[in-house]
Amino acid sequence: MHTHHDNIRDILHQKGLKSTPLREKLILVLKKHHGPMSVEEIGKKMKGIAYDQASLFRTLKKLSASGVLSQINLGEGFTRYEYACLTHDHHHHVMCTVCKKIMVLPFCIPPKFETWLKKKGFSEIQHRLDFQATCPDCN
Amino acid sequence: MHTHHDNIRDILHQKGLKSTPLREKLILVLKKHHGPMSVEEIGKKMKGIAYDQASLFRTLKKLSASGVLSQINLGEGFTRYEYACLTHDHHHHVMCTVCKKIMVLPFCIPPKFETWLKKKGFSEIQHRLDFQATCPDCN
DNA sequence: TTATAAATGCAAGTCAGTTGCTTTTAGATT
DNA sequence: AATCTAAAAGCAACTGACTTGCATTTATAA
Repeated sequence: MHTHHDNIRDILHQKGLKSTPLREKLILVLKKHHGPMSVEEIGKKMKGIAYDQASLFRTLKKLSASGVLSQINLGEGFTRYEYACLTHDHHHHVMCTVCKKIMVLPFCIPPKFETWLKKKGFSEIQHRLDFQATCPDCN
Repeated sequence: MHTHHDNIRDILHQKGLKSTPLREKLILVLKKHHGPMSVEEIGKKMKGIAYDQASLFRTLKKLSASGVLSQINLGEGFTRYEYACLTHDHHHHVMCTVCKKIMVLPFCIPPKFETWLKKKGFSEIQHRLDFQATCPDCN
């Protein structure tokens, strides 16, 4: 029996997902790391647990589908994953074109953009905004 | 000798690129199609010309590097290409999540976003903005 | 303590390109 | 017009990021 402070299991059970070592470890890794991680980066943090790549991808997909993680595409040719359960808020990123560091931005597009699209007859509107720049440290 | 109205050759020569059947055909195809095309879509329009996939990818890359085309990433897992020579203007897209039709948008993010980043010490700032929505036709 | 649906492991496959190397060609130079 | 040469194209094999099919294991409900 696990106690109340074992909250990763709780997160999974709340979403109706089974709690498994792989899932728990993945959430732990992504919770610790602030910002979106590539599968490669995740892999490097998975020490102490054996995993198969198919299971890893399947698990990341499933956890994203249930809202525990969110998938981030920064146009690099692969998907990044971010822990989403606590940071529910919609946000955008800047990636440094030199050192590849990713930072979160505190602003979002003006609501008038969505209004404009709605007026034209669009619905279920989502957007993606991200910046590429040379960061302060690389200047 | 070619005359003044053979402008695809001129575009290539102006950029210091050799004029070849593959390049001419590619530019023609992308000039005709308004909006960003996937390599698959381009391939379907390449009838009447034999081409190799490595050459196709290399050519698209080179034409993009020289500014004849521009590469568009809409988070689909592959790159799209757009004819850029005449539509120099920076713009954004909406893609219908149902029919996958892509439309160009007449607005861009507020300049204050870039100002904010500059103040934080960022330089060489680029951005990417695109929308996913159900389009008027699919509603 | 089962039973079972779901998760994992393993191997092979796919998709979107890329790379290395050889051959061909555009276009500059005789 | 013939020749030269760097650049482009062709061909085959390779890579990275996943995905799929299927057999095995396991978390949890009964």
